[in-house]
Amino acid sequence: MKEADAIKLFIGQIPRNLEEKDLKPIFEQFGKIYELTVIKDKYTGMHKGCAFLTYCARESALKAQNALHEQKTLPGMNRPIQVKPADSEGRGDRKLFVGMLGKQLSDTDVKKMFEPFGSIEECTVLRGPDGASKGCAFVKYQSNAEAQAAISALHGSRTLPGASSSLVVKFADTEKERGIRRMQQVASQLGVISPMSLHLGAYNAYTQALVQQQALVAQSAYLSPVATVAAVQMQQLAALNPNSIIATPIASITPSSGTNTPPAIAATPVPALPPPMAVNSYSQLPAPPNGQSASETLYTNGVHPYQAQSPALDPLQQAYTGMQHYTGEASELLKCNLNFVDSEECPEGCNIFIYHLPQEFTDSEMLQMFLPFGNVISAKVFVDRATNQSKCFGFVSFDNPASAQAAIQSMNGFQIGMKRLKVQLKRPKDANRPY
DNA sequence: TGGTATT
Repeated sequence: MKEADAIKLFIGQIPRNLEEKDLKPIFEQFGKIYELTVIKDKYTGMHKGCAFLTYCARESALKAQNALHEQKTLPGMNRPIQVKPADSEGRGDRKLFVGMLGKQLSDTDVKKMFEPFGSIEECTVLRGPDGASKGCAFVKYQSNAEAQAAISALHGSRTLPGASSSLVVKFADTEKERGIRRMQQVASQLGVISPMSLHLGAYNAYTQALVQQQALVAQSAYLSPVATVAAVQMQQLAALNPNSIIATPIASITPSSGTNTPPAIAATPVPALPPPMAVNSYSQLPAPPNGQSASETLYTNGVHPYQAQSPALDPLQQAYTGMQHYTGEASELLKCNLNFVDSEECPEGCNIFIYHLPQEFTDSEMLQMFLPFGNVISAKVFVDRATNQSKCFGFVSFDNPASAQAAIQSMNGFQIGMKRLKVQLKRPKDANRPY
């Protein structure tokens, strides 16, 4: 009755007054119809404005799709008709993401590895702008079954030379998942952190260390645009995150008027934290619609102010919308910092090694701790891949050696709990003696 | 004493 390779089509943008008998003539001109069903609501029986259509012949389906899809608009509709294979017809996922490849592997090498499991339509090793392999690839098979076979046979099957863990073979992200991944990346870049994760005990001592540092900066403030940049950065960070460790030193260096008298930091007691809104107005951050501080909004999962207005958005998207709304400035700030990186270099003398970090410190907390000393290019806490636990050390890179030195001066030996931070220049790659 | 990556 129908061919084995027949395709079920989804028909969209159908006026709700058209039933099967009305639609049949439209589609019959491309071939004999095997089945045509208007899609109705399961409970109310209401016409949903779309249908499934299967021709006896595959060829008829292709002709209909070609002739009709997006080509004409049925009476009463404001968008053109949709004629395309139904989701259920997809040959399924056939594209794989392959991770933990050795960085020296070429497209051809990867193809050879995956060929035994099916016909490969496409095979690309991902590379950075400089052409260096990112150690991962996309492999597209002709069918889902082949892709599945490759996963079964290869995932975790071996550890390639130069890879830190066994081969990863999984279905590539869908469009939707890519969006989510992007959001997560933005979120982590912005350093959305919990103020509760900071130690109260560390707070005052750290504040003092920063105040000392800022006193040094202030002495040369009138000659040094760098100091101004640092101060502006801290204000922005504080505006986003008034409860964070950054807030107090900001307050201490923020001049109370536009006079050109340098703030007398060393002689001034550390003032109380300003109310969040005062900080916000300083940096011109828009006030959230419900009167919460920006940071409260950021830290509040599921109580997002936009939730009531846009119930259709998924929570992640809501969070993302909120973040974009309130953190545009921080985002610009980070972009600005990253622009300092001359694409490949991380000059010696700019990178510091930090040991004895509190176990719970993350990248963003370490970033915040070192932001006052200059333009931070990157901040990375080392994490055990197996346990996901911090190894209590990390790296911070600045855009100039003076900032690195300032950070070392202020933070080496800095006490947190029972431990003292060890802050030194990062050892160059080729030096392998421990001290 | 560094880099687990999604066209």
